[in-house]
Amino acid sequence: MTKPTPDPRHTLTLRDVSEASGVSEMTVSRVLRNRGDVSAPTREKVLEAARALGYVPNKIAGALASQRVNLVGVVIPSLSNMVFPEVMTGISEVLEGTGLQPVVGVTNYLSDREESVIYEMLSWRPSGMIIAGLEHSQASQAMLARAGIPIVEIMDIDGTPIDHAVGISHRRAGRQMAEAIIAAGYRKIAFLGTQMPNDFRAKKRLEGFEEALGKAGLTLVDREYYSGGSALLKGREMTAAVLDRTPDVDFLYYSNDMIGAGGLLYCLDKGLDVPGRIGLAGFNGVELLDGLPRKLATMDACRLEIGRKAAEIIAGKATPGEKVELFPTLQPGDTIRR
Amino acid sequence: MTKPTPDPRHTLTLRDVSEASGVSEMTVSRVLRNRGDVSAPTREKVLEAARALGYVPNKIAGALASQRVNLVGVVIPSLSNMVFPEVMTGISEVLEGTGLQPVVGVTNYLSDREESVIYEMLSWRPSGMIIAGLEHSQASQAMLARAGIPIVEIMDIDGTPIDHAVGISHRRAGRQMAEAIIAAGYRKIAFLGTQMPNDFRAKKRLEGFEEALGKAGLTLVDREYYSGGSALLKGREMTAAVLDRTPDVDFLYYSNDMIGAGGLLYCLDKGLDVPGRIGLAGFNGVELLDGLPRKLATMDACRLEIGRKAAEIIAGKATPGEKVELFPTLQPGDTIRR
DNA sequence: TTGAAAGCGCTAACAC
DNA sequence: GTGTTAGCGCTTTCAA
Repeated sequence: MTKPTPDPRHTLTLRDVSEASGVSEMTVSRVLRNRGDVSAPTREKVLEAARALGYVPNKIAGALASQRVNLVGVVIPSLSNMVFPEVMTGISEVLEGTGLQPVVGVTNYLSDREESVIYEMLSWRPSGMIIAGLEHSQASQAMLARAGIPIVEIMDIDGTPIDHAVGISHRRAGRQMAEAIIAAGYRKIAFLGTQMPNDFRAKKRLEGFEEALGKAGLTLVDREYYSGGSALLKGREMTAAVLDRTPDVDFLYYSNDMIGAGGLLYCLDKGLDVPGRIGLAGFNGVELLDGLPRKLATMDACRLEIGRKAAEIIAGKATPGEKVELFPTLQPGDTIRR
Repeated sequence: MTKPTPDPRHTLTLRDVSEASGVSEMTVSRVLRNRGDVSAPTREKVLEAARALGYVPNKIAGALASQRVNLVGVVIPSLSNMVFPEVMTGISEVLEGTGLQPVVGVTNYLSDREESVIYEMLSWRPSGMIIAGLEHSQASQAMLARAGIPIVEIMDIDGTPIDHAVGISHRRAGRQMAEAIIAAGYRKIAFLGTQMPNDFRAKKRLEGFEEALGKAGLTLVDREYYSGGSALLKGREMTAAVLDRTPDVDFLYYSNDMIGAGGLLYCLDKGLDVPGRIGLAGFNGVELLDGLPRKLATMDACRLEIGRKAAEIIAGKATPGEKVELFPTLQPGDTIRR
């Protein structure tokens, strides 16, 4: 029983490439990173050897030695609604050419989870962090502040950022929508939203909304919350509940477009005159709405642009002030009287 | 001009905690990882010092020293359709308790991008990789095969996996749907799908579908492809085009539920008798369908379960054969005659 | 243009 | 229970 040749699945190191090519580890390293001057023949030899062996560099060792990690942590509450994937698209677009790579962590709107995701990410010493929202536990804030890397809090600017913030004012967005609704002559307005104690942005929109109602001497005539399940279906159910409980309601303000779309489908099913008898509006400006029988009023949350701007800050392509405010546009669609 | 105290933002190391607590680095390390026996008082001292300083361990160094990385690479084509977020949910669920963390990479259905995402991920020496699909470039396959870690290819089992595969047979799914449609009496059947040369699974479904049609002596009476844009809207447009071009078509088979939903809304708008005059079916079983005025026929792609099983294999909680086949169920909904 | 030495911050393995 | 030593696989720095 002879000892077989060493395990061919042994993970390759620079040394293996060095031996195979007859070039020092240092020079191999230089070739693989396109650094410094290496003669063309040497370069060829190295590349050839690396390819033949199937060498994949060990970034862990590289990062430790160089104190440089080409990772950007992105911490978001959820991937399953349509908003964050689009933010991610903007981030990826900009990071594409920079050699930086986004790494996503999902918190499910849980502060505890956010804290551990941040901790976990920081322990990989990323080059920057992009985090949804301005509300974080004290521990989270402290960690981020101490990290010594650019931190960009996205989506929201109603508050004080740790480092940078890129987003919209949700309070103002709520106010604007309320003003448009009131201007269109609606008076008996209900709110339908998610039961998410930690969705601070939805909360701020509602605050702004109610504030504007108050200025016009109005208050919400009804409100309905849900959690979990198919948003479209929930939108239907909630709408049914509100119409049942408050038959004279004349406007339904939804905290997001998906439940709004469900509500719209329900109203159309019931043969209600939209937007004459009843108006509807959502929030986010999701592309789904384009395929609906009628276009739901909404407000674009500037998701793509937020992702882009945040990534630019991390990549050092922008030297912004502390806050970058974007301004969503109201899209009246077909569900608000003109 | 005196030199100020050393930068307080200097990144903390074990040594700092060691000095602050008067305990050796090694013991500090043990406490922070809950390894080995450490006396309660020592443990307290260390924890206290770490907390006070705001120490975040450096996983790069840890990983290099221990040759252990608690990361699982997940490579998927897209985040913006509803299917992969749900797979991710399944993965996260299972990985939760294991100390393993998923890291997501998106390929946009591009083989080149897939290759570089895989390379990038492998260079971090993850504990395992989960990858959508069975079709990869030769270079990708070689890298994965050499990596010496568990590789799980998900979604599809029609082919030969590198290591493990968890998924459904899309060919069979297509066949099954065709059989159900034919059994319901439809004969003039059209296909509407995405123009994605690299969506091999959609391609396989269509192959299975056409094969079953062929067995019944039928062929597709029309086909329509799209790319980009709002799927719901595209579904409408494509449906309009097909109905216009082939007025006597009596069934529309969509490559995914979103365009199917758009088509359904279009048919209902036009007052077509669904499923009498015309039937429709999609694929995926997305939860969105529950909110539609009529429920679209579809087939559940077992997304959550695929994610779970794949993660279990990586986490060593399952000792599966090479392939784990799941069986999607046909959900006839309200758009196929009974 | 190339190579040698030192060390990044941590942990395995072993001593005490 | 706790400490010491020796690296992990690279890159930085400096010498040749």
